[in-house]
Amino acid sequence: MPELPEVETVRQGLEPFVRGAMVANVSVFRASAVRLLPGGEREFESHVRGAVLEGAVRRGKFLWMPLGGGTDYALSAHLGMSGQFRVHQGPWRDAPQPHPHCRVRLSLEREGEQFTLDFLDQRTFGYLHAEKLIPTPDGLPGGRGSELASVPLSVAHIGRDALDPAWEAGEASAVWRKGTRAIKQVLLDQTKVSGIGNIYADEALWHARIHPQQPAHTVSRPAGVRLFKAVRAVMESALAQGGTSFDALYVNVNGESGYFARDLVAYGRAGTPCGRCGTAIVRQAIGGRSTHWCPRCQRKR
DNA sequence: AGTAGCACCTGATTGC
DNA sequence: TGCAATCAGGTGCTAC
Repeated sequence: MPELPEVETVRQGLEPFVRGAMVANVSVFRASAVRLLPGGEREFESHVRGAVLEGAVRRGKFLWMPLGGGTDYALSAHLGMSGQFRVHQGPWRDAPQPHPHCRVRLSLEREGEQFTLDFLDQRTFGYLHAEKLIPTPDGLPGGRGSELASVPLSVAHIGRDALDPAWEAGEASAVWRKGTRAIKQVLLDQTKVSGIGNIYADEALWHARIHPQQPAHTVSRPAGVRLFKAVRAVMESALAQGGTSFDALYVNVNGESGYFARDLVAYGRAGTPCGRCGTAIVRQAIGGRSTHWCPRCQRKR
């Protein structure tokens, strides 16, 4: 469930804790949490132990913390479906017993002050990674939270962030209005635009009054611009409320839920009246993902 | 090149 | 009551 607003909430929560903090110890409780590294947990630990975290950066749903000390590496993370970072302040010896879903625990230290950062992930689609930072091809900053024009290797193919302030509506929507796929599938394609997941795709399409199944290349230019603006508005509003929480699977670094679920108008509302016209919201799989829309307000052209 | 489909994994929910 | 099947989520890989 973590999409852009949730991941950004986590990034903002992480930032003040990790900036300038040294990783004194690393415990990997589940090796597959670092599965993208050929050297496994040993490789992960060798890069991360002793390193100083320089901040928290995000592009789309990808997070990373550049490692200081003249290296060009970062501790990168993807929350997958259920990943969480949780901070415990205070001496390491007072940290709670790791939760059963805790995959990795980092013991951090800054100016003599100790705290603990846990990576939890019930469904294990998420991961932590230690990887090289490479220059962005366009020379623009790699993500929110840093002016550095670099991204981790695994983020190199990821498209621009949906809330990238330097991305204009015409330019973005031109990228989306291509191909034969349903427009919803394009919104979910992280190489075309990053940060949109199943929830906010449905919400944005409802606000823009576009049928999720409409082939991308048939979306008009004004509709494309409308969609871009809807994506921004929905995500900014969700971010302001700390994201969307249905259950305990998404919480911030302090374990608190977000409040945007009560503002959802399409996602998860099958059978309930559309907030604009009263017609029942329908639900059907598109590209294998459950999709919700108003059959009256959102017509295929 | 662009698109489609499946594997990855766990826990909650539904169906028999 | 118990067990099995289904579903949900995002991404990366393979195959067309």
